[in-house]
Amino acid sequence: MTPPSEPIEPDAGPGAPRAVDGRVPGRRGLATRQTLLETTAELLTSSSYRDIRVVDIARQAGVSPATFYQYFADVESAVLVLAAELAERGADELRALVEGQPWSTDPGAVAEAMAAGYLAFWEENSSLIRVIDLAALEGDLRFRDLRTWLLQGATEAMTDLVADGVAAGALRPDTHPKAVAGVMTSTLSHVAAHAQGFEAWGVPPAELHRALAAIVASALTAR
Amino acid sequence: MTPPSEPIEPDAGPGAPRAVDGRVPGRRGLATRQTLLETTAELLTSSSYRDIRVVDIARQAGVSPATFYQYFADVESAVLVLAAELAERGADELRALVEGQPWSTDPGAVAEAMAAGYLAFWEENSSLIRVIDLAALEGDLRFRDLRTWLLQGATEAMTDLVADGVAAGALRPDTHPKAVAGVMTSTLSHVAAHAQGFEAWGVPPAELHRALAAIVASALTAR
Amino acid sequence: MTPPSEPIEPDAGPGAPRAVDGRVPGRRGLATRQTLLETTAELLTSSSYRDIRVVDIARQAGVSPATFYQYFADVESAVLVLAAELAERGADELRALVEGQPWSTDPGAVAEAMAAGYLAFWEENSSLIRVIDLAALEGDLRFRDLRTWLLQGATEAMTDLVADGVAAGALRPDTHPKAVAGVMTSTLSHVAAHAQGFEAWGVPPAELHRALAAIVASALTAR
Amino acid sequence: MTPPSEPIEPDAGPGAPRAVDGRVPGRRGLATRQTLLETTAELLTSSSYRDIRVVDIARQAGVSPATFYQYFADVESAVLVLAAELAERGADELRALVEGQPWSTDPGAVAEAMAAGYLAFWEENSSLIRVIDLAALEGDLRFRDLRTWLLQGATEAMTDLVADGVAAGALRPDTHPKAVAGVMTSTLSHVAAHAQGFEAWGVPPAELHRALAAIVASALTAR
DNA sequence: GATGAATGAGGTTTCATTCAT
DNA sequence: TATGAATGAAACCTCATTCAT
Repeated sequence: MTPPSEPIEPDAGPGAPRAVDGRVPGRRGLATRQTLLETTAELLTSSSYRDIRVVDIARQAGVSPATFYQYFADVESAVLVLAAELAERGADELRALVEGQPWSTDPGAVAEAMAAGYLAFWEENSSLIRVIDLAALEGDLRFRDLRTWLLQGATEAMTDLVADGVAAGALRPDTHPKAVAGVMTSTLSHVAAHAQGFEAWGVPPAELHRALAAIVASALTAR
Repeated sequence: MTPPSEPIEPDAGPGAPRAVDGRVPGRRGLATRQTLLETTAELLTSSSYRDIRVVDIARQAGVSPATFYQYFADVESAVLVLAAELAERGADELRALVEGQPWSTDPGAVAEAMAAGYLAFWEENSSLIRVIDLAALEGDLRFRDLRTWLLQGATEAMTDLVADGVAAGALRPDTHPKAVAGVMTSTLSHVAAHAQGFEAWGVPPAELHRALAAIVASALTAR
Repeated sequence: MTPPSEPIEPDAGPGAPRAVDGRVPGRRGLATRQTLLETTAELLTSSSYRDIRVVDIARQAGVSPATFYQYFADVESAVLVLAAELAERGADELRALVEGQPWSTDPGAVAEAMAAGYLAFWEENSSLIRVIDLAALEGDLRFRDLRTWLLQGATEAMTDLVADGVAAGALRPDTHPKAVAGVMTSTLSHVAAHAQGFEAWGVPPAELHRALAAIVASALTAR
Repeated sequence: MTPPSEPIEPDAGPGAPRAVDGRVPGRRGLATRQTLLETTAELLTSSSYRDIRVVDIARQAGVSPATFYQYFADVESAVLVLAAELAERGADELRALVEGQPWSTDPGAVAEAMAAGYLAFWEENSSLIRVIDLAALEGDLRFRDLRTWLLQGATEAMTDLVADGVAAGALRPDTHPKAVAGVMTSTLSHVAAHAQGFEAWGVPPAELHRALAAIVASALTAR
């Protein structure tokens, strides 16, 4: 008999996926779990988050609803896993758009690359980001944390950049680096989320990139 | 933009509120309808939009669920009415923060008043604005239209302002007025929606106002 | 509009049946409720309590499961109503078998009538009593209370009777009236519940009555 | 009465425990089976019989639900094994409280020891006895048989005792020995099952013992 | 011997919605 | 006008149960 208490396999890290009953899934189970995650991601691109039912995911994945419950407690749990994966990937990617860039050499080009990077990241992950935004706005703390995680790296890098600018005298001495960086993060994420709206309203992507880059460069580094 | 189809008018004109069966409600009916709207607005401040059921509104309003259906086809319809009222009020209020202001005389003060006005308007109407944002993000066209209506006036005024700045040589000639105005609208609305987040992150309201005003003034009027 | 708070009709007593949403049902609703109660009682005679599903009751009563939930939160609630009705009726009926009887004149006849009365009451209400016993044994406090209510009147009357016997010297002075009365209640209710078992085991009803009466008479009044 | 079909014997005779597929388990299998039985017994002390699921037993025992099915067809089967073990032990123990006792020498002391023995046996095995009672009351024939088996020895001994008393003239000639013995078994088992209720109602254990002993002595041996 | 994995089956429960009164 | 009453429709979620490994 296996020891009854603490059914944690010694060779599976504490962060390893768990079935809902606490067991560590084997290869086949992991594959099923992965399929369910991918199916959930697919459905997010076509339906509103709140409209996705366990039944939908299961049907689309070709498994029984009961199987879904072997791996996730509910739809939200599955989405949280996807969101956490995105936050992990995205946090680094977005920070790299700010940190270690030649801001002093060519701020315009860096800002433009940065704007383009933001827009691209949003476009590639729009459905999941939309869900994170929605849930965070509705007050869900776990999604709010993920959203923070996603944006924090870049925002901090911008804060440092602004602080440097202030120290160098390029920005007004009463500038509040965190405030400016936070506003720029707001700007970038909101514009990125509504890029299509801009186009519909008559602003071509290129112009949007340029305007955004100009505003960012001015706010972060100024003259 | 055309105002949506259900503005509130005191007389029983063609745009007056209708019961679902097409009849024009009398005084008592209008009172009930108004109670339902107010109850809906109340519930929006305490629950997530998607979690509000017809049953909830009816119970809270002290009427039967069947009564609700005399005036609205579903929860969304009632919320749309509230949102339309807000958009009507808000569009003017927000435009007035931009249009007719002494930008040329004291851009800094005007920008600061404008930022403060945005933040105040969001704070006063946060629950309804949040719903409009959510539904718009989820792709609901009617809410997207209302959101546009709400923001359009101010955005157009900003567009004009930027165009003037370009014409006057205060802004670079390759500036795209619509793009800049749109980005600023994004900035203002997103920052306003997340003002509490800024405070939690360590940016006091006064600093936020100042940073926002500086960025806005710079983008719209520049040097 | 009706006043929203406290939707209690002034003319309905606080003990009146309520729909689950708090409203006081009208004539039609009361009839449905009654049908559901009767159907529940019927099912109790043919199935084990724990096996009765809401669906069963609804189907048998010819209504939708949703209708059941208009009147009862769950099966247990309906059974509790039936059990309370029985306890109310039964408590008086059982007490009357003890109280005000000519114990001093003809204890044998009274005891026999009492035994017969108990057995008859149990036989007439066996299914419901069985449920009360089961639930009480399983620790459900509400059913335990109802069981107490059902038996308390008769037990107290027996306690008084024994106390009188002690005072009159007919019973040993160290007799504990409550203990004796309690044991007799146990005896009567258990024998009554298993009367059929006795018959199957070869004890004819008449003999059972006689033996029970003799034991009861002896314990309560003795020589 | 015939002992039920699954007594525990140390050798692998025809009555030895079988796995569901018919194989005779080896040492390891027997250990698992025993663990499952013990876990089931434990759960019976904390949950209602009907609420115990295969999943619960398996999880608590630290095995997979599938393993449970290697040894038992369902929860009821496992409980039946436990109940049979108890009936086997208890039948002898209870009979020994009646049979071979010095009833003629000191009926009072014997009756008191007997009452105490009953109460003790019930207290030690309350959870399992409760299950047997419940299932028997609900009409399950196998549990009813086990209950009979448990009580039969003592009841028959009491029947003989009463018959002796009648023959010796100590009891009225129209006494029906089986009826009296059956009623006494009812009394003892019901009082034992509700001993705590007596205490809660204000009857101390000592008084309960005494009253019970007096009634038993009187009914079985009389003057 | 043990179990990871999957699922069929079914009751529960909640709502939106309707309609006769 | 308002609503009591009823219900169709679904999603939820849990289990017992099986089977290949």
